[in-house]
Amino acid sequence: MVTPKKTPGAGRRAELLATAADVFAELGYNATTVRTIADRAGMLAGSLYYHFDSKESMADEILSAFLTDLWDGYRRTEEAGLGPRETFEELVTESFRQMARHRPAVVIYQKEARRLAAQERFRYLADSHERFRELWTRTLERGVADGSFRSELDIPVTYRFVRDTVWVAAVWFRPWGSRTASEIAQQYTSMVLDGIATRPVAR
Amino acid sequence: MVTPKKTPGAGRRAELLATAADVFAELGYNATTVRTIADRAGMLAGSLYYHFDSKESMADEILSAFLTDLWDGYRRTEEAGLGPRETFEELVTESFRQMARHRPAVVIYQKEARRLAAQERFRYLADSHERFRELWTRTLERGVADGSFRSELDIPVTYRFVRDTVWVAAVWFRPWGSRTASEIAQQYTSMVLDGIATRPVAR
Amino acid sequence: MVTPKKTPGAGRRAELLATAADVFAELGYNATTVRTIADRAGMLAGSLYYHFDSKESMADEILSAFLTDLWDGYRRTEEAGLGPRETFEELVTESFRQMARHRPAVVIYQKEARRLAAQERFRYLADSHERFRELWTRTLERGVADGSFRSELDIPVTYRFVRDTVWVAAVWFRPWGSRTASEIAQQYTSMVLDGIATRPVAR
Amino acid sequence: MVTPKKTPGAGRRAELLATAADVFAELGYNATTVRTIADRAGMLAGSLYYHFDSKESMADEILSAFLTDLWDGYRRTEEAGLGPRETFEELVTESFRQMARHRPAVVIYQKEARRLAAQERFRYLADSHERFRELWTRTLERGVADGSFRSELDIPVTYRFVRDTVWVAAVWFRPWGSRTASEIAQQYTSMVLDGIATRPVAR
DNA sequence: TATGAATGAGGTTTCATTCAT
DNA sequence: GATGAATGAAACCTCATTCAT
Repeated sequence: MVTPKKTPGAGRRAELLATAADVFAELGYNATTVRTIADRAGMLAGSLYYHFDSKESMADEILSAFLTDLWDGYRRTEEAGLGPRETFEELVTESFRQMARHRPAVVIYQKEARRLAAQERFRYLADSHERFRELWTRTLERGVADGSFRSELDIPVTYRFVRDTVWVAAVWFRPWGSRTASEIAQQYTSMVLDGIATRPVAR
Repeated sequence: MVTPKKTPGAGRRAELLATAADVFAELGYNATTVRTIADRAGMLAGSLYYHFDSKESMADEILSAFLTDLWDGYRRTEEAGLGPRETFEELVTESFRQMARHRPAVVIYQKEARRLAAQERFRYLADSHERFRELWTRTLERGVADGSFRSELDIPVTYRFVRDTVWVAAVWFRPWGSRTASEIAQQYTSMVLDGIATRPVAR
Repeated sequence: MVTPKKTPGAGRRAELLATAADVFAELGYNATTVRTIADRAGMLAGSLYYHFDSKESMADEILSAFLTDLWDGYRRTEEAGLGPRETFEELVTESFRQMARHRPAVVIYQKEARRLAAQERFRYLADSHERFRELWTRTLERGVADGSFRSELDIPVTYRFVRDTVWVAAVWFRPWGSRTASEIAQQYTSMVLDGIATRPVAR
Repeated sequence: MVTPKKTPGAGRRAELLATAADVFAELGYNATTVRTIADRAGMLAGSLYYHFDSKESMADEILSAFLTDLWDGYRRTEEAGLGPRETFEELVTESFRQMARHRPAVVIYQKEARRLAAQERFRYLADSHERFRELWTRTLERGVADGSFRSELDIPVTYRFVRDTVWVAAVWFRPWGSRTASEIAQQYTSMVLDGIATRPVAR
């Protein structure tokens, strides 16, 4: 009947993490003060430390939760045994799916990963980064090999192009509106795979 | 006109700005302390204030120098009266050209513009952003109109796609190696315009 | 008289005090957090406040229980009407006896008394300190007067020497091993009274 | 002519260390706030960090300076090739000499060493402690061997007795008054070596 | 009796900035 | 031009304590 002002129990922690993630994404990790997070959560700065060890550990939980989900999805895709073009499409789609669940985390990842990865605690960011590279590179190579992708592609450059192209979307994808992750993914995939130009009449 | 005495001073100033830009790009604006900049320049933190009013004004100079050069280039492109596809290619090329000259500035722009633009002093960032949007949107629309670009494009989405796609490159473009800005630009243009997939045999 | 219900409560209280005393002794009063005490007692920090008013009141109870017992013993010794050397020996023995019962309290006393005594609530620490001084000084003076102690002793210096010599032992007296308080006391008394050197053959 | 309010240059650092040492000794390391030190030095808390990395590093410098001087003195004593009783007397004298120079450091050492030594940075405290033990133990053993010290001594207990007996003096030795370190040392040595009692008539 | 959650004061530290020299 | 020393605001974090449940 009554809407509780503050969700009790384990939910509170998740709520606070969501708040923190929003603020980190909006202002950047460094520019975010724990007071800002606390304000937004309706408590005092010190009170956050009942739930978390440190500001850093909040970022840690946010990022690792995202990466765990993401890699679960990627693993499923890898195990599906699809051809390169379909794998490509499915990886993009999965990325957008996770972006929908973890939007602020993706923004944080995009903006802060490089800096954070320098710390031992965030070692897994660098690891994940490397696994990314391998996964996409492998997919691109398979595609070139079987003729799905252009043979003249510079694979490392293309990899970065695709990677950034996908994640950068998180920054400005405020309202997904009515479009599902799959629809958005399709738009992206189409642009990346087939280009935005019409096919030249003669080539 | 200007007393020659000022020349060495001006040189030092440019040197310091370059140092500051490197550090800002590497560590992020917030995470950069004036002491770090000073250390790298071989002086004490306080001494920087002989040359600059504030940390903010360093970022200001760096960003506005970059944007001034960039818009000079874009203006030339606009005045060249090219078709949409050629304009597109030329804008990308010009962007990469400026990226080569102002790499750290581009990284800073990419990462901090949104936050900085909130301040009155950095108003011009928001202005520039808007002019960007208009310029690219106009180009894309012209291309759709004359059949150069696909008719089903979602112009706002495509604009963001192209914009991010280009600038994000600055983050990892450490050494250009032997490739010139034009070559890199061509690679990018080709990917964005024609896609990375081979064209289906029958369409 | 007392409702039996209170007995288990009282037992718990004593247990908690013992835990607190251990931690205070180990880490120091300031460095001890109520959370550490609570952890060691298997409860949450807040729960301690059901049993005690404050951290300070725990220290208070610990110290006053010790001093009460100690002065009971000293009083018995004083009333025994012994000679100075025997009184000396008996005071040291009694001190070690109480140290055996209240070891952590003695460590706390040793390390924190000076600071705590500044507060009104711990006034009794300063009082006890003064009674100490009087008791030992009187004993030493009696001994000098009747020839038991060397006539050239600097009484105030000797008093401090003896006092510290006895209490400081509490710090490292972890396990008493098989030795009783009396045995240890005897060793101490012997060292203090007769010195550690052999007596010169001719004097 | 004019007394400068604040000593400039390298002297300032030493001054601040002396101030910090006084406060640490008076209030204890934990109970001392950097604000208290700064107040006493006539500056703001943050200003201390221009001179020192942290509160901890102040304690570190204070303690290591003391121990360095102390061990220099002990080394000289060891190299003098004295007999056990003379070595004993000389070690005590050297200890009092350093106590006169580093009184607050000794108090800090006495009260905080155990706790601090747990940290890697203060490893040298534990090392020094161990060297202490060896040095005194060796001296006592030599004395027992050559008949200078009583044969029935429990060496480990005696070692602790002597050690504490000497250092604890630092706590209450406020004004040395007119007595030199040697004079005080002699009083101590006499008490410890020969005891405070007169020689029993018959034994 | 105890928990879970929060408060609020205060602690250490960082850092842009100032200024006399 | 640059240094050395300091300021002051604000950051992260700790902790004794409270209180509804």
